[in-house]
Amino acid sequence: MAASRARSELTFPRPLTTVDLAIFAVDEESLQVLLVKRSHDTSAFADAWALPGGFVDVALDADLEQCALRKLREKTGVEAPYLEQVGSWGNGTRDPRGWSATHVYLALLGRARELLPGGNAAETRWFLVKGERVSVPLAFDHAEILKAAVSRLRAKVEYTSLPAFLMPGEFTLTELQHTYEIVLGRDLEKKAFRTRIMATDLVEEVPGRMRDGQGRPAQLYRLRSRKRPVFFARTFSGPRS
Amino acid sequence: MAASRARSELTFPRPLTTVDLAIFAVDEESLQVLLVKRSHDTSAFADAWALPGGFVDVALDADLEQCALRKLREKTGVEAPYLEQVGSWGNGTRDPRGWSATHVYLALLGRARELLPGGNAAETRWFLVKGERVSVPLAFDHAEILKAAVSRLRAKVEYTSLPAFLMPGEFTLTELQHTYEIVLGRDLEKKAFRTRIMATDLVEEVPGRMRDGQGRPAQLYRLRSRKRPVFFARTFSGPRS
DNA sequence: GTAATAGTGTCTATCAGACACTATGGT
DNA sequence: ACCATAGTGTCTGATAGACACTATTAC
Repeated sequence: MAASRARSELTFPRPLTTVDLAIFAVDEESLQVLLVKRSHDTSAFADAWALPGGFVDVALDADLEQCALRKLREKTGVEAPYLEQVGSWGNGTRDPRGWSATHVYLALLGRARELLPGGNAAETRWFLVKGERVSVPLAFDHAEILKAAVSRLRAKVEYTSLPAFLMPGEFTLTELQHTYEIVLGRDLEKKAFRTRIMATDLVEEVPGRMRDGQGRPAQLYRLRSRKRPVFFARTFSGPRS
Repeated sequence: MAASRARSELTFPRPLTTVDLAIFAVDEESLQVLLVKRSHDTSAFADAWALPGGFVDVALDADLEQCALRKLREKTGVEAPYLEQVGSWGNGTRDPRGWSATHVYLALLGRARELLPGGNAAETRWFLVKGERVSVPLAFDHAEILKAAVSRLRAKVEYTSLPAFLMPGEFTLTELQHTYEIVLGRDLEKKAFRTRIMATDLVEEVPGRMRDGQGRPAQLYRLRSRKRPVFFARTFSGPRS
């Protein structure tokens, strides 16, 4: 007992500790996730596509979230997106280098296109999310992790304003609805959607700013808060059968 | 670049890795959480109360959830309660022994009283949860972690059947409602509650089994599944103002 | 019978779905 | 004028809240 306690204090073998990110954005038509190609000269899953992430650096990272923000900055240059922890995955087999645990964060970006490459040498690319997967095999257990992150996002879209964090600075209500529809994978009814959004204080008009297009110009809105989502009392039930 | 990658592979300093549990039960009147008193001869928070948990043992634990189940078994003897990951907390200051990350699980037990001591030498006790805290100071950042676990539980109670996992094998609908009320901290309306529960397939009658009391005997029910909660389309809105 | 608790009938308020309608720009 | 898209009016249906009512036991 005392021996095992002494052993557990500091000499216990320590798992590898990493942080991984599921970074999402939308384009006109679909949900996308940012992946990086792993280096050619690594001992684990060389050349495979993976969620961006890596080891916690105990010298650099004050805490797990700071570590996630650092990795996000390195990959995208973005400073303060919506960031939420999804959970952690740890076992003895997910990494060939040893027992490892990863802390997974979900990030939502407002503009996919502008952010891309950054000076970082690693190959980085947006992949379309189909169902809960991408078209390439992923390193480690990242396919499972991506599936969980997409599920979390889809589940919360039903009763929160998460898709609002996928919008650029100014947007119309129709554009916001379209983003909801892309993430949910089904259509929503216009009037119900607008009533619901306007019943919260999620967005505010940008006075005088309109989006011109083929028809009547549309009022532009902006988010009141870039950090906290709004929760609805009901889910979107969707069109009736 | 190549140097830093080589360094990151296996020689990187590794954080301490632990799993902690917020184990909940209800008695007649209140929500309770199981705490353990830390050993007198440890270098971190000796003699303080803490959430049960400890280091991942890479030789014993196939994965994080197995580790949580092992610790739960050691503290309570319970094999298969409701178990859900709450998230992870990691930083350089939460443990005086070094940069550490803990993976936190929430467990719901059906019968508080029967389970208690077990052969384990460590002092173990149920504490009443008041608001989001207990009456004693907690080791590490466990006060913050407990707060998050209670918040998670309360939030999910609004739109899921989680409190059902706090019930014993057989129970009446009034008892289930009472458990909801204990966790939520407010009263619910009887008819609305029953309509809602019966609209799902959460519970089934135990044929012929009744609870006798001071008034009319009540039908006993049991859960259809001990693993998966049911999700409701709306939250409990509670009595109107 | 009364007290106590289980369980139901039914009205109302709220809000999402449906969908037709009006509003306002471009061409 | 006509098209396209923005945005609204309003009816219906589902369901939670309120609350009075009935049902079944012990005493």
